[in-house]
Amino acid sequence: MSDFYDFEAVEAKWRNKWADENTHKVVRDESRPKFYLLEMFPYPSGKLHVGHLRNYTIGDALARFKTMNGFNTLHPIGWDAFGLPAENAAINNKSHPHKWTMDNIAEMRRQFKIMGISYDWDREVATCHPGYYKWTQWIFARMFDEGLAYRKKSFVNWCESCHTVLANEQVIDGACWRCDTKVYQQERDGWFLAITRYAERLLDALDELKDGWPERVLVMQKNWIGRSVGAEVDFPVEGGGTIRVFTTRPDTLYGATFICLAPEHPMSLALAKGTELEGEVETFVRETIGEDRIARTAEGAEKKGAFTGRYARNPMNGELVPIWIANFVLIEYGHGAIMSVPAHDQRDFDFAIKYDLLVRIVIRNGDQEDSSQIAAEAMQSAYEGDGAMVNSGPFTGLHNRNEGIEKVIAHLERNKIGEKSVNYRIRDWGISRQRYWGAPIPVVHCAKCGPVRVPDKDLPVILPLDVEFPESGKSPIAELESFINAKCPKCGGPGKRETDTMDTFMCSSWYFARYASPRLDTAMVDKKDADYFLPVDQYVGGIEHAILHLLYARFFTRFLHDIGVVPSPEPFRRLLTQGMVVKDGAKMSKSKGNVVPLDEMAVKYGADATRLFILFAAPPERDLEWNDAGIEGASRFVNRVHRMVTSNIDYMKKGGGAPSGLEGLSKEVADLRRVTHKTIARVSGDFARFQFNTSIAAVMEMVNAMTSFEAKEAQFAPEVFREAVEALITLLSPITPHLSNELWEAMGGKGSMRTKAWPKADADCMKEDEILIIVQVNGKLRGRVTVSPSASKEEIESAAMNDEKVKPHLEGKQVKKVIVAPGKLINFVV
RNA sequence: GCGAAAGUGGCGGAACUGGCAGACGCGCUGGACUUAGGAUCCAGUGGGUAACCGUGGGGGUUCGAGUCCCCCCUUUCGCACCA
Repeated sequence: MSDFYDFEAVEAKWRNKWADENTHKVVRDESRPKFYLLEMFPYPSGKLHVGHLRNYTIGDALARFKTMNGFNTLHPIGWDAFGLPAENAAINNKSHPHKWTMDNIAEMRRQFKIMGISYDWDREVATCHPGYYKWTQWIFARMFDEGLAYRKKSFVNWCESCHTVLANEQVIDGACWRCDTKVYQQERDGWFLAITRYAERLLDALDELKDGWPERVLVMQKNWIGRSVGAEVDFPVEGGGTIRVFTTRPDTLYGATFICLAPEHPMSLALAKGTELEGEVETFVRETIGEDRIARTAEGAEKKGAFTGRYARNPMNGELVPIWIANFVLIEYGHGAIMSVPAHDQRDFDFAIKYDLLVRIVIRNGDQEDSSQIAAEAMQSAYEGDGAMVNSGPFTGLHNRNEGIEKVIAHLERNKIGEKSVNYRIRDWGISRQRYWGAPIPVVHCAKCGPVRVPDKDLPVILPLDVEFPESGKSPIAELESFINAKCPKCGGPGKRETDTMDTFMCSSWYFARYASPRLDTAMVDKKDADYFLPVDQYVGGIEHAILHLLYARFFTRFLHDIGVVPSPEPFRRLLTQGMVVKDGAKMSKSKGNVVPLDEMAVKYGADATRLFILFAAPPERDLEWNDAGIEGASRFVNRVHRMVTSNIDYMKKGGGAPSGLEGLSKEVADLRRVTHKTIARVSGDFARFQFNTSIAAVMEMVNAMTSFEAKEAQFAPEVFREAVEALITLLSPITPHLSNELWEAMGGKGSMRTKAWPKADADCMKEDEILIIVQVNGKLRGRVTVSPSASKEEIESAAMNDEKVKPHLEGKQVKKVIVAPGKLINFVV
């Protein structure tokens, strides 16, 4: 067939043209408003499949839409190019991570171009490039100077399979986020970033993101940061020393009948030393620390403890309370020690029952009658609710929540036995990775000066590429003399370079800022570029980064804002989290073996049809079920549009300019014009709300209307038909850019679709000369009548009553009430 | 256990502030054009012979409920001894 749409040739033509003319290049232009649209950059793992593509298709449609609406749209792409898969793949294939990564980037870049994504390729960055990681190191150096980057020995999460340490955020259900191997605890030296110092601000600022971020991401971050308000209290130990605890319930202090230490607590062993319990305690501590800590501290795990034989004094009532060691107490939260209030905390209650410890009620349970009389022995479970304080010395009688907490804290502070305090669940971010393919941590260890950071002028510390992978599985640079040996930057003496590399999440915590000045060698980002382009106006990515990447990026941005590098304390004004692409009931992924390769789709149906289907099949936030038959429909639609437009090219040239309004048009022509402008209005609204699926449905309806018009009336109104065609391909162009540009050119249109103004709906062209009124009797649909838009209530009523379908339902009945929803509906109540 | 989101035809999904449930697409049925059709076009397509019944189930508010309120069920996701 001669009007067959040769998408292969057409898409190649435009792809080449855009590449040759560098069409999507963006430059700073203060005279125009900017819009920064960004999709989360990919890890270059090989080939793209349609599961990956969703993110970029959504982003591209939005970017093109914004550009057509007059914005100077920054839409860049780059590569999260450091990381373990490259290293593992390289080891398995006797290749090099650098080569593996670069090959993958080349392949994925080609695929992005095939799909017609409108990136400014001049701004491409790769985190493994020295010109990029120089600035990752530079940020580390700034944090080092501020004391935010520090070294400590601690228990860390170790993944045996990845052969490296993981941050808490990277441990999902006790397993490695990347390879799902069970993580265990190991004591190690490593570098940490003090994200906890930003905890409060990161938490508070979530409020400002309410309008632009999905609620659930905000909730997840809030829970992760985990702010608890309470008090620190000192319990003096009989025989010397004090134990400090954190509690959110200072109102229950009088009920604290024992104390529990984490096994790792420095006093755990010391307390029992020299007593007859020493052996027992030591065994318990050793065994507990040796257990899997994730399992041991999981809810539902059996509570176990050992008595130290020693006592502390409750600072409120002077009572002696036994000191225990308990397996469920976390060393890294608060002070690694808790005061136990069995009557009002279920965990403490369970523990007290098991070891027969004293339970004392200090909060009255208002739900129970006269609960002060209930003996503690009769309790079935702890009462964790609020109520009046009892058995609490001078505080007895106060309501715990309304007054008690505050007054007890005041008492603690007055007597210097404690103070108000806020604790966070979030821990400092461990960034040392014992692997090769990452940005070197720019530090030299000197015997005299300790760890010294590399001066800015010596950055970047280059990751050597000429390396061998040792059999041991260790990092090649861990034993590479030429890399390790370095002079101490401070004293000039012999030093050893840090051989751990940075967590790749550091590289991705600031890349969005680098796009503003991607090639600048004298600064992380140019001030003017940053002020103009930043922050990101719309970020698009997967929900799986709700905590990891999005929290780290917020932390980095806040820090960079503090030191005056970026203009905004928050990186992403608005966030769209797109759903997964699912096939055969599982997320599309290489490991599940259910991927639909992108190249296959591009060859069989073309980029436009693939893009169209991805956007049409589901709203962006929901999961998308891949369906091979569905893309056939998209392809059919693309062909249909092409055929309809190209077969009417000569005819459309006949008309003059479009008339104004609907005056003097035949009913059919006026109807077409109404459809055109209503569709413009619908699609504009839907795009603004990211409802691509319904915008496409609206456009399809318009095409249906145009097809029946074409069959009947087209001969008489070339200008109105042409207007419809122009609107059609313009509205479609963010979704099917190749097709739209091709048709625009074919019909003699001037300039590129990319910069063509988004059409405006004209109210004069949407005016109805009759409106449909739904007629109900007792709320049930009984008929439809059409009336003039100016019809009065009475006119509508009589038209409705006289409708043949309605009449039988009113016959012999008395109308009690008539409800009229203007322009829509009339309901008779009988 | 806590928190959030979601449950609508054979399927993906529409229905913005309560007002024609099922737009649009897929699939299916019939027809046209054809040597042929897995191309294209036309018609039909929630269930029921009908009155009617239908948005996970049960109550409620309302002239009117997929939409609002209460209770319950299912699924998905997140959190889960953080004192």
